[in-house]
Amino acid sequence: MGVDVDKAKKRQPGVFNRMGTQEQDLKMFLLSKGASKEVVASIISRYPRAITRTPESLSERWDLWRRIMTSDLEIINILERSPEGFFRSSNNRNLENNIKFLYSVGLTHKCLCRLLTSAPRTFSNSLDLNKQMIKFLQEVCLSLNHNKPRDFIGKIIFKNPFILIQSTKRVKTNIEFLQSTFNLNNEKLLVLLCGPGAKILDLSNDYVNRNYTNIKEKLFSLGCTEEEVHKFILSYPDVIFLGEKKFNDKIDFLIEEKFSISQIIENPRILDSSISTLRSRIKELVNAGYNFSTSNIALLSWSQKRYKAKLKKLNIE
DNA sequence: CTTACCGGGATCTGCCATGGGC
DNA sequence: GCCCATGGCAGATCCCGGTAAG
Repeated sequence: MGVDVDKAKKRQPGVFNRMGTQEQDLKMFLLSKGASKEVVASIISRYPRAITRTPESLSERWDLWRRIMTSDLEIINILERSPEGFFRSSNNRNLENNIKFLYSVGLTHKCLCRLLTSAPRTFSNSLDLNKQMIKFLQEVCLSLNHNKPRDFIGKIIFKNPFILIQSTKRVKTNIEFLQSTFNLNNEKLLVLLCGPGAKILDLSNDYVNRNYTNIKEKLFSLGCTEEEVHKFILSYPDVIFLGEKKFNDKIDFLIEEKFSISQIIENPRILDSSISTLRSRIKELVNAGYNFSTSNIALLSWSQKRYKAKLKKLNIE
């Protein structure tokens, strides 16, 4: 069947010691849903336990997923990416209960669709685990004096569909990090959590700390105050995503190119751009006679289309 | 018309640990 | 002692464009 047996055995040896497995059934099932042979092989190689599921159980599970997704093809695409999310559990009642539960706390169909696409594991979590996370988020919301937890939860989960596959410990620690680091009042913290800050809630706590410490030290070394650092991060929470090396490299590169640190932190979005984009744009702009010390640097992170139009204009002038 | 402000899109799996059932 | 189900972890950005503002 084209399965990488060595890899599969290493992954889940128990599956290969069982008396009966149903790889042919699984294959027929997936082919009938529109998967290619290669996809079937890849799924079994990466998640061998899939071959222990019965056709009835698979079919029922598929139909439950189809309550959320509108086509088989969408599901195949998810399985190809992440077979584990579908096959790790055969508890279809639990799946059904999760779907009901997630609707019952106010999530929209669109949101469930997003969850299933982005974080299919959510639906294989035990109902209890999902309940714990939702309860935790409700408590956070209420503790911040916001009396519409359904809205809060809908927003935060839509912004970050990975939250439900994180441990509450991880999400809690990250929320506490934001709270204690930036001294925000309830309202500001709420806006941050269900807005630009939602994205960083699923980052590993260690990673958040390391990156934050690195950003702080790097900016201190360039003469920034703590206040400036905080303002910078709050205006651009995505910066926490940047690993130490990448952040430092970008800053070093910009400093070498004679940008001032205040210029950089006042235009944080230029850090959105990759170093290679920054490099090529700076070169092109300098060639076109653009003076960064007197002109705005925001165009370094404009979309390609807008940037090109601007460059063309500069070259004509 | 150009630029500022801001949010969205793609994406996030694959492995290990643990405790229960047999 | 085996397998299973499930919890939890580490990992590590860049780009696009709608709409408001000027």
